[in-house]
Amino acid sequence: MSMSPMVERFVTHFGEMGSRWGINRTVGQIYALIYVSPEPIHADAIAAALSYSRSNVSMGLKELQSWRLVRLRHLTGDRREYFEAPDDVWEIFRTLAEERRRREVEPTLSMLRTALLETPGNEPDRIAQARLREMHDFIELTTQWFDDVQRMESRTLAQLMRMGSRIQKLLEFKDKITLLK
Amino acid sequence: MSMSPMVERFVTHFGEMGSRWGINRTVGQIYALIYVSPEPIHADAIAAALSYSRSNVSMGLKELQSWRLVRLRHLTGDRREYFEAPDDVWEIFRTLAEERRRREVEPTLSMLRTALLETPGNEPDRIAQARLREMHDFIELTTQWFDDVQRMESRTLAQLMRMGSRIQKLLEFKDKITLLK
DNA sequence: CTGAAGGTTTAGTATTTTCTGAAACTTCAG
DNA sequence: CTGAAGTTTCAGAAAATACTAAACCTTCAG
Repeated sequence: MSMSPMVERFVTHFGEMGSRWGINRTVGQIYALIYVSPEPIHADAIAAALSYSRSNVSMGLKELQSWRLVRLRHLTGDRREYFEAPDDVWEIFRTLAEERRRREVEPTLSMLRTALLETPGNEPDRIAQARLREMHDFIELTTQWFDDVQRMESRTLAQLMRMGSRIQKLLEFKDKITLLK
Repeated sequence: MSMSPMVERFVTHFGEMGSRWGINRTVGQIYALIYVSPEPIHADAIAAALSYSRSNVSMGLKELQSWRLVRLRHLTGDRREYFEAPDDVWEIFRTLAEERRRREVEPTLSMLRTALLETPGNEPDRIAQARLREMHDFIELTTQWFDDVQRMESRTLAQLMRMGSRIQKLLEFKDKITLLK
């Protein structure tokens, strides 16, 4: 399989970006390719398109599956494994956020909680702990918020976003109403 | 300078996390150390605390300055350069978001825009382009939203977050009002 | 059964990234 | 000026990561 110049540019760029986000280039490229494929695609086709070894592609696909960014499909009458990517960008974003949360945010919170349980033995440590508390509270608030928001429909979310800072007006309005009661 | 066990655990963890986010371990650790320091700290102290070479610390500090996560200060009567980190977690988050936007989001948007201007020559490319458009629109919407929200006060933002999904009720309420008009 | 097709694991190689020590540069006190 | 204190740059060493080929599984058609 050969990629059109447009797809190739996208794939290359995505690979670059991947490496800035702690995802390796190959994995980023594989994902990009699957994402723009009109049909589910199998590992050999990916290897051919990107000129990577079959084993490298296999490892990349495992990685993408572990991130739930890519789904395995079987086509009738074909023993090969085909892959496709969910196409709802909101869903993709959610998945990514959930996984990052599980892998990175939760361990961080738990480390911070442990640190907050200790009794600092001196002034510098007391100050350090206060800093950790700020970070802890911030992360806890944002993840809690994200949890909540995540349960909203994609379209509600989109509506909310399109409102942008006009939401502030709505908040002020709400405060007024609440005050009246 | 020696680190307390609490600080050491924090620093180590932050280093690990850094590498998952495309920031190298050293840089992550340097930042963590500055973040919890009660006083501005100079490069030699950092090198000593983390057992890294002076030159490595120097490069790490340059990197952190380029991300605007760390500020250079001069203490009177001392020629050395001291560093400190802004302590408002909201501000830190904003800075991080702005920099990532400048470095990663903008180049991605511009690549996508270019791709969207082309006229796809065949069906697969037409479909691929539609996918790119979805991604483009999503990124544009979220960054635009972020821009808006960024201008809100930290406390308004915190209020909004604490509301969580109850915001949905408020939106529905708003829609009802609008309908009545 | 058998072997071909597909997928995974592994062990070693290649590449990239990180890190260091030494040299070079800069600033400033004397 | 000079040299001491501080910082940066750079070239190579060390470490980490990515990548491949080959061996190894597993499944299934014949």
